[in-house]
Amino acid sequence: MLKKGDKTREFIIMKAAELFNQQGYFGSSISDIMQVTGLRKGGIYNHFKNKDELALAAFDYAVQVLSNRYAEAIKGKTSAVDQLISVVSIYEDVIENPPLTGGCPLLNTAIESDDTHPALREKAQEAMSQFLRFIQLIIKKGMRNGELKADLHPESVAIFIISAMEGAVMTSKLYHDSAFMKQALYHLSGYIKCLRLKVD
Amino acid sequence: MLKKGDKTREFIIMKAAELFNQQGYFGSSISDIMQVTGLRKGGIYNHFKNKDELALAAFDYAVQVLSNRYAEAIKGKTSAVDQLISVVSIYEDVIENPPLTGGCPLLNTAIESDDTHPALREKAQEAMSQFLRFIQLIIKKGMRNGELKADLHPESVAIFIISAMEGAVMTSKLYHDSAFMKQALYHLSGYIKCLRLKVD
DNA sequence: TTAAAAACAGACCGTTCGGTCTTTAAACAG
DNA sequence: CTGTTTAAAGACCGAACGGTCTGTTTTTAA
Repeated sequence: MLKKGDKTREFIIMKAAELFNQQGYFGSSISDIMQVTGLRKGGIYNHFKNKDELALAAFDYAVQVLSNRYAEAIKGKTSAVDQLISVVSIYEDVIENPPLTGGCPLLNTAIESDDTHPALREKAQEAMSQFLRFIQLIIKKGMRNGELKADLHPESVAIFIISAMEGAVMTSKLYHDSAFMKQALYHLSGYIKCLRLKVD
Repeated sequence: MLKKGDKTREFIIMKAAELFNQQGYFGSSISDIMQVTGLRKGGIYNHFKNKDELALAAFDYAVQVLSNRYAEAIKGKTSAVDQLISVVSIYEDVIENPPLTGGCPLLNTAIESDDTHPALREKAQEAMSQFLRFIQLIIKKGMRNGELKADLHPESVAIFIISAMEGAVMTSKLYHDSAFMKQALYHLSGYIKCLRLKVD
């Protein structure tokens, strides 16, 4: 059975992940984390040796949450086009109902860490590479079974799809309005459909 | 003639804009600003009543730098397609030669401020709206003179183009590698060419 | 040239930061 | 039930934070 301490640790990670995802690493203080967890300093530092260790664990958790959502999104869909559209549509209601409060942790962490926090940046890189491979696999599968054009460059298509999606998350969050995301998704879906060998 | 104080003020803004664009608002302390400007506390607070006022002024400056680059990018280009490609290509060498050190201030500020700094967020919104209108104008002009398809929705096309571009900046910055940007730009350029009424 | 004004330096302030440590309370294994 | 281990509280620390203020130097206009 799970010990109490382990549950507390997970609870802190969950709450911290949301906080970091909203306010960023430098924008979130230990006091803030104390507040959202309801714990005092001793309770937090009993589980993490410093703020960095908590931040890295929180990012790992956030990535895990997203991975699950991605896996779930393609479940049941057979065609590559449907799978790709399902994945990018995860953020369709990014304002009202995001996978994780605060938007996309990959986007947020990438922006904040790239010039300031090497350890966090490395983690963000790994997560992004994982995400890119995930999209590439769908594309390659679609190419093999004749659904998608044979002359596609899976890597660069994946980069484009993810870039467009993440950029749209940023725009929607800036205006606190999912309409931006939806309009971008409309065009992105159109682009994805154009990857097909033949239009139905 | 320009007074000395005004030149110093502009100098502080320039340096601070670069710093904020790299490390963010919360990631940059007054001490950091003292270091990059070579000024002491009194020298800085003589021109700005607090960190916020400096940050807002710095963002305005950053937006001005970008606006000039946008205006310059479309100069000489006549077709809408060429103009759009020129504008999105401003970040082609985002790692080696960015318009502003630290990447795109609109992207960076949007991400950092959306859940933390209302005043900055409002400024980012205005700048984004300005940028969106700029792209829309190019599209509308292209539609009017028959270059672009007549059934386009200029607003949502603009949103998509900017989203894809900004997302690509994020990805490239994350890996410190302009190759990501270039691959995304290749696809984005392809998309933009598809807005044409007839393919040459 | 000189007096007023502006620019800057640097000491100083209260607060908050991340982090430590000792003490107390709760959970767990025998 | 009990002894031991673990979890959490909370006082405490030095450093860094944003910001103020006074004194000194440099510009600037008369």
